[in-house]
Amino acid sequence: MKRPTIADIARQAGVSKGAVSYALNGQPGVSESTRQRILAIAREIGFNPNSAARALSGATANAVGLALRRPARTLGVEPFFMELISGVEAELSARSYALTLQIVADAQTEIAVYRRWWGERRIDGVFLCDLRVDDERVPALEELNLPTVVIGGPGHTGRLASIWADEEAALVETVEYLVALGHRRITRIGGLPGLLHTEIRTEAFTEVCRRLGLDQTRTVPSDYTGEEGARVTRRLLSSAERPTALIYDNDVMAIAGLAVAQEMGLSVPADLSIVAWDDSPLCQLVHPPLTALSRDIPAYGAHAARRLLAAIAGDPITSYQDETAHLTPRGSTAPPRPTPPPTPSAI
Amino acid sequence: MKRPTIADIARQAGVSKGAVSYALNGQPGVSESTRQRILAIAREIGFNPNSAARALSGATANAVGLALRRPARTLGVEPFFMELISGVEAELSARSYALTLQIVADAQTEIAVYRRWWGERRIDGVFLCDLRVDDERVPALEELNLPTVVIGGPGHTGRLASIWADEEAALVETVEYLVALGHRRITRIGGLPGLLHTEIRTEAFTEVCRRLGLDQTRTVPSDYTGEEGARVTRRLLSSAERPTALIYDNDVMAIAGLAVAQEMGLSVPADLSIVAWDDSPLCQLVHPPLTALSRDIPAYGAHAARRLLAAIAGDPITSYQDETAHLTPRGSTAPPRPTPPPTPSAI
DNA sequence: CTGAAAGCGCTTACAG
DNA sequence: CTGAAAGCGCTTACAG
Repeated sequence: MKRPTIADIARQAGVSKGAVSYALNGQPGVSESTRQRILAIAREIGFNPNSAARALSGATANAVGLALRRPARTLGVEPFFMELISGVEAELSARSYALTLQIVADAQTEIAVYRRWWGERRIDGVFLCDLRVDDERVPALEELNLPTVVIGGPGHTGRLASIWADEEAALVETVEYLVALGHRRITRIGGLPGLLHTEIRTEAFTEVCRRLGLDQTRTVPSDYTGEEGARVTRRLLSSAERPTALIYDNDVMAIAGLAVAQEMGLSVPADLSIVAWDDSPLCQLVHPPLTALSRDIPAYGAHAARRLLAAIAGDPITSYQDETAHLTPRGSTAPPRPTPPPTPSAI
Repeated sequence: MKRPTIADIARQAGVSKGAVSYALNGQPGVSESTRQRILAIAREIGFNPNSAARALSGATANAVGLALRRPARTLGVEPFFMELISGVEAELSARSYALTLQIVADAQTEIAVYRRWWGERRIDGVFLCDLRVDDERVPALEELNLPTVVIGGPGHTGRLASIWADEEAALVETVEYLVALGHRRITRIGGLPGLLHTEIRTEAFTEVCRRLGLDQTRTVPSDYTGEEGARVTRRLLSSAERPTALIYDNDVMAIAGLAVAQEMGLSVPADLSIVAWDDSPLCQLVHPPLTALSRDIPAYGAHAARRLLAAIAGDPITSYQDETAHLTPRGSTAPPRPTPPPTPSAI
């Protein structure tokens, strides 16, 4: 049994295929009464427009692409992407757009995927994630003339549309809070170097520490994985002048850091305060619950999707600033234990 | 500048469009020398076949669909799906198949999505996740005649292909291990009731406990979320005869349970042993690291993808048993603390 | 407001 | 082994 086409509808309605097309797409060219008749028939016989035929006739593919360059195991534990994707999805499916997903190994493969998708007319636009400083994907996408929304910035996005958040403001709020609690020895465990938002945060951290006159602060690079977060934390907590507060660039590393503190017999928050960047439900599943920088990731994804659809529709390219993450204090931060007075033997 | 088509290649090569098509697709009908010439030209001018045109000519869509019915926040913290997807992806992209992803609210919407995708010829097949007992999606997909691989089973999959793992064997291994350690009061915190694998595990747990003569065991239903896992754990640990060992149906609940134990001043594993089902990297990021039921989820996804491609190719429908999860003992399990001898007043 | 027709870029019998 | 042609199911000017 063949699936119904507009020809079937046209035959049943006694009109031309063109009329059916106009009726189905809400175009002028048919009277309201025939439009209703046509729609009723379409519904009755379970008609779905063949997306290939539609795409071939110059219309859009009604799909957008998302290529992710992260190893499988990392992707799984990082709640960020699934939340982002679900926000993107909500917006896309409301407009009957499909999301095509691909996990890639490196930048060159990623660019090749974009080129192929676009060449095959499989998609109408793409999201660019994990923006890096001087990202080679940006000029490649510009050259392809492929509608794109960069999830990241500001800057380094060329002529592409972008959506970004103020990393600096969030970091300043966090550091000022820790300083207000009495912390001086604050270390930040940074995300993957080279990623734009990592670099922005690193610079902002250096800057705010200088402004506040803190001279025992620093950023230690890491890579967002729990394993590496644990390793770095173990090293930091083993040092002579160990920090009293740690800021982690994501929640997975923060959770790993908390476990290391427990493993080393340190009490959180009495001996060590911990702040997590990104506030997935994980932060509230550990004990003590983690103070975190929260923001609505699904909403971020939805905004990105809306801007990509606008870019596809030909709207002018813009850069959009999303909500700034705000500090949500929980049980992992407190004033540092007062330094014990020097023992006689130490004098 | 228009994107190149086979007509452009045909003109440059001085052959017909048909010849180009044969050459590109490795079909007989062109000599080896012209095939090479055509391929060289295609490469040179950066040709990509228009997937819409290809699909319209009766070929396949070269895409498969995956609809996920879980709330955004749950999806984000559950590492299982991202790992599954990355395994699926690896297999699909090796064969130039795209993955179309959609997050849906309920079963009816999900079925509607399948119907639309299939009607629009957007996909050649789908994965069915989170199989339930007497799942209404199964007959719907059978009726659509849409190539499907059910991720779950055995049973309840109708005439659809499926891939499943032996939940019972894994559960038996776990219970026997805990009993060998000396545990008698074992409680299992189950996943969402109604999901087939939840029900299979529940029945298997009852069965093995009966066989081993354990009469202080039970399953408490939950929903896979950390919040609910924490709530249930708090209640269990507050009861008079609290269990000495807990088996959680996923790792997120296990981690939440561990935090609750810590919050209530219980020592893991001395006062309480914990086993997590599914061994994502999260299990090793907490302290103590969790004993877990491990299996290779990306491999599971890859197998599922391979079977879906086979089903699309028209291979006979089969049910495939994947690797059984195996117990990976870590720091969260130990013999229970010996019960203190009854105090005189209790006699 | 409606109908007839061309065309999107492929694939695939069908002749030579 | 190769070429000319029909056809997939839509959309969209172009006539009436």
